[in-house]
Amino acid sequence: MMLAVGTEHRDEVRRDEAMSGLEHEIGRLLRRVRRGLADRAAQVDPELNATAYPLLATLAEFGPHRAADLADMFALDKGAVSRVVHQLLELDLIVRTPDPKDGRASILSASEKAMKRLAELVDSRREEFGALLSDWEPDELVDLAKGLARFNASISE
Amino acid sequence: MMLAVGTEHRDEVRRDEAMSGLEHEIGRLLRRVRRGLADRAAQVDPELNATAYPLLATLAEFGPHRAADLADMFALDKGAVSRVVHQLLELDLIVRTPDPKDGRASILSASEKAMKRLAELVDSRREEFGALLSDWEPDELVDLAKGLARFNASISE
DNA sequence: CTACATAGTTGCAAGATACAACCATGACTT
DNA sequence: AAGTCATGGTTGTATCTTGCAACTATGTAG
Repeated sequence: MMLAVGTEHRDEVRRDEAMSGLEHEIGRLLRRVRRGLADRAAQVDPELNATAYPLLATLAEFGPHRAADLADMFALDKGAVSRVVHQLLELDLIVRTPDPKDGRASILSASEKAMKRLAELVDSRREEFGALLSDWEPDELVDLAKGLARFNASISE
Repeated sequence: MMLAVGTEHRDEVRRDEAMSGLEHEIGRLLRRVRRGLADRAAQVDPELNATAYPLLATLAEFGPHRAADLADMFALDKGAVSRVVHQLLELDLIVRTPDPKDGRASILSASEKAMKRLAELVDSRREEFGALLSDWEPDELVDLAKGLARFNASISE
């Protein structure tokens, strides 16, 4: 019993340490990635900002969504999304069609142009990261992505 | 031989997919975390912004640095750092002493007050995340932190 | 001694976001 | 069917943060 309590306490401590470490690594990641994200956005189109890129990439990767969905996914204000959407429309990177099931909503999807641009980016991305991540096994990358996905899911309520 | 080539190609594809997935998760994380970061900054002091927190935390965790170092670490403009530093000085969260080796520079360190506040934050952090991450084993958290640490190391040159 | 680089500050402009007010549509109640 | 409330989306506004550039002061190299 004494031992059980001790074990639980150690677990608590380990949890705290792990969370603390996680926080630190996330902080580092955040800083590093911000610039890369902005660069990538600029590669799609020079006028695109760092926020617009993940948004567009989501549409390209997971198919059409409504603006409200995007706002929810990215924990972004409706207004902010609205403006980004207009920017993307202006650049012909997304297409907007009325939602047949809801007169208020529109369905947003990545345009052909966007798909092409994004596909081209895969190459530059591979080049960019390939070297840096050369000592990673694909499985290890997958595991990290999975871990992050689960983490994201956990902290999104 | 044919088989070997096929295997390699599959690996390449998996790498690309993994990197793409990783990128997406990182994007999500970025958006999600920013708010939490701002909250945490506010917990240290209501006037602090989301940028100031990681900066202060770095000083607390890794010891004194010069402003230019911080600008470099965070890929932030000199001016932006300068303003955050002044904000932190105003709030008595950091201490500035002249660099004995360079008359132009100052050494910044976290103040006692900051250390205390940050320590207190560990508790609120535990409360905040504890519930959300309750279904994570400590080991799993550790693994994710490790994975991120390795990833950060890889992409930091 | 002169030229050039670096640390840091500040003015300025641009960009992004949150908040709130607003309109149109839909859902639900009675 | 009318009325009420919720939801999708747009836009105006205020604020905040940042990058750029100019400037001062100090250090370094030829």
